[in-house]
Amino acid sequence: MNNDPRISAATKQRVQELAQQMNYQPNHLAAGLRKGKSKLLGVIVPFIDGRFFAAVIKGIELAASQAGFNIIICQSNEEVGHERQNIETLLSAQVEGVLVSLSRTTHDFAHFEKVQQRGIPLVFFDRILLGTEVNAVLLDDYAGGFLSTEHLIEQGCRRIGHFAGPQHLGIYKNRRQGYLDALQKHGLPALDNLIVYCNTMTVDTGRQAMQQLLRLPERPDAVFSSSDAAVAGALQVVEEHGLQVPEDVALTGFSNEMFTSLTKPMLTSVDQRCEQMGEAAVQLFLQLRQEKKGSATQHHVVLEPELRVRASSLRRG
Amino acid sequence: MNNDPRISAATKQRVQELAQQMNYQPNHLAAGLRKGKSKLLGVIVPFIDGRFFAAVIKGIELAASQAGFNIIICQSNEEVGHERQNIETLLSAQVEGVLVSLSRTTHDFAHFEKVQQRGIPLVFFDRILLGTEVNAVLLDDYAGGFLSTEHLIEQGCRRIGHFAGPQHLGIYKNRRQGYLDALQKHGLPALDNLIVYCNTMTVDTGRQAMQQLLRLPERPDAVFSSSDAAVAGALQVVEEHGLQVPEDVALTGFSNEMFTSLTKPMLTSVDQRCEQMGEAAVQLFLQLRQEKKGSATQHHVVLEPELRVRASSLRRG
DNA sequence: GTGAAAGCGCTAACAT
DNA sequence: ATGTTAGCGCTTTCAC
Repeated sequence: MNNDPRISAATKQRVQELAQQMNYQPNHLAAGLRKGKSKLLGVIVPFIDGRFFAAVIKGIELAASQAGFNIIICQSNEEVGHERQNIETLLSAQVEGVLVSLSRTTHDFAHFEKVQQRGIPLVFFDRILLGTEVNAVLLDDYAGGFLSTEHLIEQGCRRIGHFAGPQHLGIYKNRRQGYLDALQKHGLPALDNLIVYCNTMTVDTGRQAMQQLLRLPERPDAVFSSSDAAVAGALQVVEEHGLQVPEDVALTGFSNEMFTSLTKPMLTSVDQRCEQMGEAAVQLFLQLRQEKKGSATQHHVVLEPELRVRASSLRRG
Repeated sequence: MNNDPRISAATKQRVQELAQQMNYQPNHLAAGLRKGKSKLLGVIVPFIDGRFFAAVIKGIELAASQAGFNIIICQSNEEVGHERQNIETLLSAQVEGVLVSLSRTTHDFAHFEKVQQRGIPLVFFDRILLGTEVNAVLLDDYAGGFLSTEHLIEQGCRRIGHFAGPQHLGIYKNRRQGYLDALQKHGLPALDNLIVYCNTMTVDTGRQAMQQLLRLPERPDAVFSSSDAAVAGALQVVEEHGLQVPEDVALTGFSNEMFTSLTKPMLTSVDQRCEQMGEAAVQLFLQLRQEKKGSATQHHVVLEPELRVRASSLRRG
């Protein structure tokens, strides 16, 4: 009889002692079975290493444990198949909610409908399928792209290149759109050959992309990259060509990775507020759990990014 | 009746179909309750962001899911108090095993005895309390320190400094001992003022430590740092003093962080085989679960580190 | 105030 | 070859 206000303090005392003696340990699973609750929260990420998702998970774990939830983490390894299996795993673990960041290869929504059918709150974060109506916590990637590009324009850059990621993912599409709109706002032309589409955003693809841009008859005087790793590669290539950063080519990246302060010059980047994203996702889950009836409403939480200006883009001052 | 070999295929078929129709979902928790199993594996790490633990967890998740286990992750945030609470959480989640990397502030073993008393396999990884007999997966940090230092000696360095971490943690103590023994093997004196003890291993403490070493009447011609972040700070300071890396001061770090390939010059470092460590920890857990009776035996799995030589320590060739 | 009983969804052992 | 039953450890309800 758990903490019943009717019970006398004396009896409680006696029970407590006995329990201690017998080394008793409550079984939450059994409790959960009875109440139909598990206090388990499922999380699916494409991968867990890498700063972004690790930091988001840190935020999730923090907020979840405050609300008395434990988290179960699964990785999709960027494969839809895995993702589908993760869903099964989580459902049979009786999670009370699912937080997902989509794999790169996910193009349809079918496996998530099962979750919704069972009335389990489903919250997406960061990566979301375009054209679906879901509850989600997102970074305003558009603003990130816009801010970054406008900053470069303010620094006097006029031929600004862009490393774009896979366009079926909203995040990359929005970063690119922010870039385009900033150019337009300032009356600069958007030139197709200044945009390089990369499948993966690694140091190596950044190197290749930069080489491609430097081969142009008129080379760019700046690059806004959708990823920090790629811009780090670009930095290497620029210097290998005997050019200076930021004087000849100014650079900005995305994610505010730890290493952006370790390169020379340090890299300007967009901070994604990873931990807040994790916390916000949990908050949204808790909120959905309360409502539960009016599932018609669709919630979007949008976090504002912050431009961290460092030497790689600073031409004046 | 689950996959009973006695049942006819036809009936199975019929049941399957009906189940599908009713949208049936097995409840693992209930099954677990009955069988006294939860297929849950608890993991406690000091923190989850940062490459090392993220990568180990990746390894754990991989191996665990192959064995049909889900993992529950908790963070101690480097505080014993949290760690104690994490243990409670995991026990009441009915985990079948616990994998732990100790918090920096853990000095006693009491809260783990509870786990052992309940007969739940307990595996430590990377961070272990000195002087305790436990099952553990460890990196041979001693070998890492030795290899690193000997490499610097082979490069012609004679006054080799060391950034040492908190010595109550075996990992840092062993790295330092490897350093000392390598010096001795090659007939070099171990000078107290060349060892800087750092509480935390950050870029900033690395900067301070390097400043301290450069203030010495005879400055070192190399530094072996117990951390990559600290050696990145050291690199900055060396160059700020107008000295060259590796010509004037050669540098090596520890962890083989991603950014070691992004600095200029690139940083030599010791690879910790993070993912293997995670996998090995799960293997050890599975093994312990089989034995269960002869819990007297104590297992240690030791992984060998690998020196990744890069420009920051290469004086010849 | 306190104890007894029913049942959450499943599996194991037993009876048909 | 199939149906039935008794719990796993807890909470909730209801009777004492």
